[in-house]
Amino acid sequence: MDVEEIHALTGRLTERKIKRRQFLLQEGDVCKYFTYVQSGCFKIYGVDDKGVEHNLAFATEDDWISDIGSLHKEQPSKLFIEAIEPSVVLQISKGDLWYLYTNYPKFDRNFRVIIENKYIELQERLLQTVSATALERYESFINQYPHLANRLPNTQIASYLGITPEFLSKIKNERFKK
Amino acid sequence: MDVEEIHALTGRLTERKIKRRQFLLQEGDVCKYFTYVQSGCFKIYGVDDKGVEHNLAFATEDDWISDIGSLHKEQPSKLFIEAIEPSVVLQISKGDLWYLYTNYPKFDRNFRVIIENKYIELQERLLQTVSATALERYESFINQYPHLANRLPNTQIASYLGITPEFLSKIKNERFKK
DNA sequence: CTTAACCCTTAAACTACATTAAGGGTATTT
DNA sequence: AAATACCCTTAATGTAGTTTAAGGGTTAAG
Repeated sequence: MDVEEIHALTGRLTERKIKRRQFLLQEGDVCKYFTYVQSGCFKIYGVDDKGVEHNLAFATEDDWISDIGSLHKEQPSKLFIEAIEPSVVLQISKGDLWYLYTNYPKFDRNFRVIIENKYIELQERLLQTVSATALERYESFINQYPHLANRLPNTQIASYLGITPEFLSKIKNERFKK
Repeated sequence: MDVEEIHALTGRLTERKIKRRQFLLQEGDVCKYFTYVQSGCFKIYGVDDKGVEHNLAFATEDDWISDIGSLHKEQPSKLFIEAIEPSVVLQISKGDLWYLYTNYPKFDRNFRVIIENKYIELQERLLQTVSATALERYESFINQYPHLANRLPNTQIASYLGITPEFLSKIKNERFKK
């Protein structure tokens, strides 16, 4: 991106400080922003009929997070985006994002690439989820997010892996013995 | 899209007839095309260490299919794309797609939207996979793809749902009794 | 016509993971 | 400083889904 585009972008980003456990998005709300995480950590998750949370993804420094479906179609979201740590974010509204898309073709390109990368990430995760055991999923979580393994509480990791904290505890124990 | 863009696109699409069980992509190959399905049906799947296939998605008439990650990064794919039925497709190469992106801004927009919709679909599927039982997943498969439920062999549906054909058979039986 | 290659179903034995319960540790709030 | 809310672990019991095996049906190939 050139100086001009960077200027156009930064002028439309709003900085917000977010406390631990504060929400960027709650189920039922329409997602209004595309959010850049400058510091801190967020989880995006759904809650099933039994009230259990299921983490779809985490976002830390220099990552983007949003419910793209809700933002795009202006429909109520089924997801929550919540800060796991005190965080600082930069947000751009849908309107401003559309303005950039229209007036600076490079943005279309750049945001298409961001979404493509998110898509690739999600596809690999889905493949893992359906084809690997809990232990294998835990191993590849550690490989993919080495910094997160120590930074997050195990309850959050278990929710991401699709298992209970109890079973994660057991897996870690058996893994350590070897 | 205007007449001009449609013309630019159609001139770069190549028609191919594909037999049942023929591959558009095999594991290890770099994905070269973005493929539009004009008629027929494809599955995109990965194979685990035990040789078991796991269907990530199906694509029928008027849908697009590709391994976007492999196409984009020019890396060997981990996936197979295989015809379940005799099919006719229109394919555009990466080079031509890039040409369209560069010279017709509307394509960037249109393909961003296609990918966004694929992303949304995938995210809902992941949420389902981690938070719903096999029966619930089967029910929503039927709601989402009513035409596919009768069109596909149960082995393929089971692979999509992440269960064995034996267990799918059991579920269907119990569901029918009620 | 015959054989082979799939495909569907049922049922018994098995396993990966969930549930429940309990005890102790460590932050965060009051 | 105390109280409360989280968080981690272990262990017994329970269950959703797998594995293995077997029989029969239907389609494709020699």
